[in-house]
Amino acid sequence: MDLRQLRIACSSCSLRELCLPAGLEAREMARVDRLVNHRRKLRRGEHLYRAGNPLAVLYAIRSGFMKTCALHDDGREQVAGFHMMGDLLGLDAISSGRHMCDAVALEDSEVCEIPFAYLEQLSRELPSLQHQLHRIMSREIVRDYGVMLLLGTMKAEERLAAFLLNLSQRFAARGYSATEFNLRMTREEIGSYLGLKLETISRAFSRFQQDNLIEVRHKHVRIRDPERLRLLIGQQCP
Amino acid sequence: MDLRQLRIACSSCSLRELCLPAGLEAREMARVDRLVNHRRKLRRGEHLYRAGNPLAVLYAIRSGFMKTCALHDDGREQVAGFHMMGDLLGLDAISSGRHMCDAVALEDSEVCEIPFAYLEQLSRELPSLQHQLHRIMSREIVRDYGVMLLLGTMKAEERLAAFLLNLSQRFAARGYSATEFNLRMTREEIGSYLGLKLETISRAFSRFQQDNLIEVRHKHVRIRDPERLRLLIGQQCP
DNA sequence: TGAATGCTTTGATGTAGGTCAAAAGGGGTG
DNA sequence: CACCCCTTTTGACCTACATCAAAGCATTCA
Repeated sequence: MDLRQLRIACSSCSLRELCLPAGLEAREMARVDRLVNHRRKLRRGEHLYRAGNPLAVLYAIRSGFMKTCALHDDGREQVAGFHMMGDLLGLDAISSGRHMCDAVALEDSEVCEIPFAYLEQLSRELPSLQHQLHRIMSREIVRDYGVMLLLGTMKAEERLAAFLLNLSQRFAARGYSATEFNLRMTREEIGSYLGLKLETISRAFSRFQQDNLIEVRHKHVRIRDPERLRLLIGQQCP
Repeated sequence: MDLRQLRIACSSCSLRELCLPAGLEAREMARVDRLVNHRRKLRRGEHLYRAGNPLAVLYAIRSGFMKTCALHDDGREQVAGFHMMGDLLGLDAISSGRHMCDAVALEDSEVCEIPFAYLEQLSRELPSLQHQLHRIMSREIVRDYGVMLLLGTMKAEERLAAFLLNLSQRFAARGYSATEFNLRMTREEIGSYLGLKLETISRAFSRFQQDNLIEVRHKHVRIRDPERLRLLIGQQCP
């Protein structure tokens, strides 16, 4: 095993418990190592894939931060999700063999390429890999239901609160601070994700700051009162 | 093979090309037949499962019409989807082993039960079954992106137009009329799905009727001008 | 270092859709 | 068959968020 191989082994990756091989045993992990042969670096703003591109590989985010955008024929688009280390991208392409959304790096990022055909083959041999893949796809479906709930039933400030708490929780799961982080996306991208305009996002941020729920300064956010933020979500009006 | 077995064989089911075994060869289909041992009948209003129920089986809708509802802790809920013959339900439960939404029959319905553990096992042996399962899960993810786009970027009438065209297209795919059908859900349920109030749905229906796009009488809908309906969706305002 | 550019904030005003209310159908049930 | 209840329609009014506009900051690049 040469150095290059070693460098991209899942078994020695710090994200292995968050990512595709979560829960695999050493012997299984060794086989998954061979699944991932390539990494790809992306500069901020660069597309990982675009709607229409044929599916060849899935991508596991190794570092950085990305967004996926759903698009309508008429040019409208909406941020469908923000993705960070350990997240698996490209699942939308399995149904038709072509990507159905765009994926864009919001900061310099690195992804591991997972050949999909090989993943299917290997997951036939490794039940726990198979199950993990199913869990990841199912988790994405559940996440989507959450976004629908947010877009369909919540008011502006509830949406932003939910968004911040979700980010916070995901950073925490990756060993970063749950209360202090930098936003990688613009107000406009947050707005797109939450079904709101950037001005509304900005105003909601200002209001949260006034109420001492958070401190925001440009991209930097500190959550001062996660409990009240959480409470705010339950407050569907009268 | 006794009569009971025969009765629920996928291989002789008229929905087989829409459902889980789509695209399988005869030999593979025979094995899938053994996957499905039970059917379950539901009366209108009855729950197929509720959030929190443990995952044991997935459900393929054999006949009837169902809704799934995503729910938030605070009691808010939203219709996450409407489902008809050939659709596979329960995928949300794979990630955690428990259902994350409710599924309710909107009319008397029948579903086939597919033991999930056995499905995973069999799909390890039948690559095309495995791939079809992946495609179905991916299709659900893509569908969800479409709903997000709808909820995040469209106006009321665009949403309703998109909803009607989607129903129309799905009925057509099942051999029913694309232009004339009965709605199985209430205005309130349509509203919930589309992130709108029932009054808004009602007004939009009236407006479409005035404009000769459709005829509506209670639950019965006839689409008179699908083309203009389609055009209406592209019309994001100035 | 300074100019250019792209974000963000904040204010003033407009409007799509929500809310409240009432009446009219329809369908199921005894 | 008649009653009741649930759904739907329609009108009048209200509000949360969008839109328009302008100024203030950062970051980048020359």
